[in-house]
Amino acid sequence: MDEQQKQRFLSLRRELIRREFAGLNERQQEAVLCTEGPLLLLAGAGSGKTTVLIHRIANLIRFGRASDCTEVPTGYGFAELAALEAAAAAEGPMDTQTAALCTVEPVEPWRIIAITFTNKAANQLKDRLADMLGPEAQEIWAMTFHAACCRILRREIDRLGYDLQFTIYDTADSERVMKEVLRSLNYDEKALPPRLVLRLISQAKDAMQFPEAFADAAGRGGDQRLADTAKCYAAYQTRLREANALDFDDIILLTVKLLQDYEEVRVRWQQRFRYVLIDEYQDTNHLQYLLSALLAGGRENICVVGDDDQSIYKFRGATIENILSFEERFPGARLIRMEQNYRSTQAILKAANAVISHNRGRKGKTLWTENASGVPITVKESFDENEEANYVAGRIFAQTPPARFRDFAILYRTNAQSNALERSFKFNAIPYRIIGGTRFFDRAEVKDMLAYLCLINNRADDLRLSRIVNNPPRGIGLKTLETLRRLAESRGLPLYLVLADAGQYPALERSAKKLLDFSALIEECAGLLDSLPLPEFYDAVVEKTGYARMLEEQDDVESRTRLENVRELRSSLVNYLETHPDDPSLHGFLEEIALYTDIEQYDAEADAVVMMTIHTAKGLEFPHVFLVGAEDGLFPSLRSMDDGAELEEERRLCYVAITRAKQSLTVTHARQRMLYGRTTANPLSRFIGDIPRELLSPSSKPRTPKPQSPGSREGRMFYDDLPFAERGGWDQPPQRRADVGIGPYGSRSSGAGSSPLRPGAAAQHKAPVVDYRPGDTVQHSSFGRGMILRVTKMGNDAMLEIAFDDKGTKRLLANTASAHMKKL
DNA sequence: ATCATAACGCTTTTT
DNA sequence: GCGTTATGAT
Repeated sequence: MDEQQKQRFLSLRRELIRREFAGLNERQQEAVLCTEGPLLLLAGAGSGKTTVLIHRIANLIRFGRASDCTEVPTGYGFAELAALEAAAAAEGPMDTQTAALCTVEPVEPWRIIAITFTNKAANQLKDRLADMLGPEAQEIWAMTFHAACCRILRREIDRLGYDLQFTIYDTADSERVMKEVLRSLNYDEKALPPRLVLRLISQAKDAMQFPEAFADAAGRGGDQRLADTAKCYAAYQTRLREANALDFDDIILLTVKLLQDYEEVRVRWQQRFRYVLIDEYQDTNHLQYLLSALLAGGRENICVVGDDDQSIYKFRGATIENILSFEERFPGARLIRMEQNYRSTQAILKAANAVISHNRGRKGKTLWTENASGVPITVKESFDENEEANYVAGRIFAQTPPARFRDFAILYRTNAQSNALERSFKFNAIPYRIIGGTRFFDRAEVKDMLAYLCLINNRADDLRLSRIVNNPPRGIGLKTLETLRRLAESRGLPLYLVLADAGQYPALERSAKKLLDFSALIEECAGLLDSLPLPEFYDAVVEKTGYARMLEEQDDVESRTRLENVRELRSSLVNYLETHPDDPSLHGFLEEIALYTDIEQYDAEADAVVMMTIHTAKGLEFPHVFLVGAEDGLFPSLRSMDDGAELEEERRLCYVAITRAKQSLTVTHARQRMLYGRTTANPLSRFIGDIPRELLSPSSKPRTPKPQSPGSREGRMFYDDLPFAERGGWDQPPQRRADVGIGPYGSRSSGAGSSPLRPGAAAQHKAPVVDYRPGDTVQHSSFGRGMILRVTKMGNDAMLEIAFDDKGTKRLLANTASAHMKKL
């Protein structure tokens, strides 16, 4: 082929590949076809970033680097060119021969690593890849930073003197270790709070500063607190190493260290991965940047996707610098902006753009959409958080039907705000789910059972041993434990070895029997591990340890829930076995748990309103969004208001909140609210003041713009402070139902106090839990006979939808209703 | 060893 | 205002 033919061949090839991605817009296609070298993808909210990631991987696997290379394979001539010309002229999907001509070095799936931040994102990626590519997708390393590093460490960490079967400590574990360290070094926990020390250590690790270097630096600085921290850092690392444990930071840090210091390791992994993709790049910290760069080293086929405007995790070490300086760190990097939004209405996007435009230090990006302009944004003032919650409940009722409950999301700045909402929703029998808060694996009883399993798995795990050695009570108290610690430390042995050999130590004479009983228990359980399948083994542990008996004996609602949770842990075991037939080991399960701390949303399909913090909502979208608590002092939080950088982070958080909404956005704020036990009054959030007033619904128009207060920006708005009822109530009045009150406190106009409007609602916690299923027939004292249509789980309670023979269909809460109702 | 009461302290969150 | 933890009394 001559030069002209070559060029023709190349452009035809690229065009044909491009056609395979015809469903994407031009920018998205560009990102998909751009396979070689560093690529920075600035993907605005709702711009189809995951879609692009998936298609980009598909392109790599199907066509290799053909779409982004300027070579024509040797031996190609006129025949091949003619074949492409013919294919280009034809319609329809590409045939196999054409595909072969359009392929250069197709990538094996296992040579691609796509890193995300959360398991949720990783799973989403895996699922969508499997949909598109079939079983091949399994081979792609689509996982979190920590999961990827763990897989590497399981092969390599012995070089650093750790056992390949290391344990992972979560944040709570780390905190306990640090408390012990502080105690053993005789530091006062108030003068040197464990959390602070851990934060400093985390920062040191992010900077790859090991204890020695940290001590050197602290010594030079002459800061006593830093010098103390250095001692704690060293002691903390020693303890972790002796327990053969890694904290979350270590997982990344040690992987980076291995890749940096051991050429063999570096070469192995660099050769393995031909393409590196990083999602949510704006959330990476320095260590994660190093890791990404190391993995991509040599080829530098690194594609990072992110949105500087959605960086909301600076408080835990993420540095937006990684995005802002990507092009300097990777010379020759290409930059593609994806600014077309497919999610939201114009009104919502304009509001989001207006809010975020006040930030400096942005890459600069303006979202646009071809979607309709949509309904205006509503800003609603309420008297307090209860009225606010009732307003939201009323609005949701007013729109149901046609909207489903699951089309609504309520977003707030702090988890504590869910309380008022929860009360109101329970009262009004609106099904809801609260995401976040205390997680399943953070519950004490679950951690206790896991501690037993960890100890069985690794007898050197002093931390887990001390958690459960006297739980349930076995007469092994603090003093005995202290003696154990002393002995273990002086001999350089794990606690368990001293305990299991208690007869040898005169100091333990009195408690020797109890200690030996405990070690016999652990050994007995461990013995069952080989003979029983994991779930049955777990049952045995629950029984033999006496944990179940302890909970059964207490026999109150609280311990019944705890027992349920202990049993629920068994289902995660079963679930693990189903998903990992290749590794049905206890060890494999514990590792999965350590990194995958959020239980699968078991009822994700349920038709329920969802409530969560704005942080948790990142990456999600909902037809209707309520942003509640939009007040200065809460959002932005008080602590961020006097710091420019922190205020910018809060503003990005606001941007994230607004851009979650597809069709409608309602912002609420309260004139007064209970905050940390004090009633506080705060003005409307300054962020909401940045939204141009023409985007707002008439009912949210300001009365009179007041004079500027010092320091406030122009365009700031103030809203009238007429009582709620005199302003026309709800924008759309809720359909009041005979059996449904409007809130636990009533509306203010009714003057009701805390007495509920619905009979039985107050006795909720005393009501027995009855198991209801769809299809059950029930007899209700007021509503008569009915059949259960639907059961929606809501925490410990459940929402029942019951078709009564005479009174129509009603929604009732199971715990409340069971007092007035029996199964037939 | 275990239970009771006082004191603290507190965004956001993933791994 | 609430939940967790530290300390003292039984």
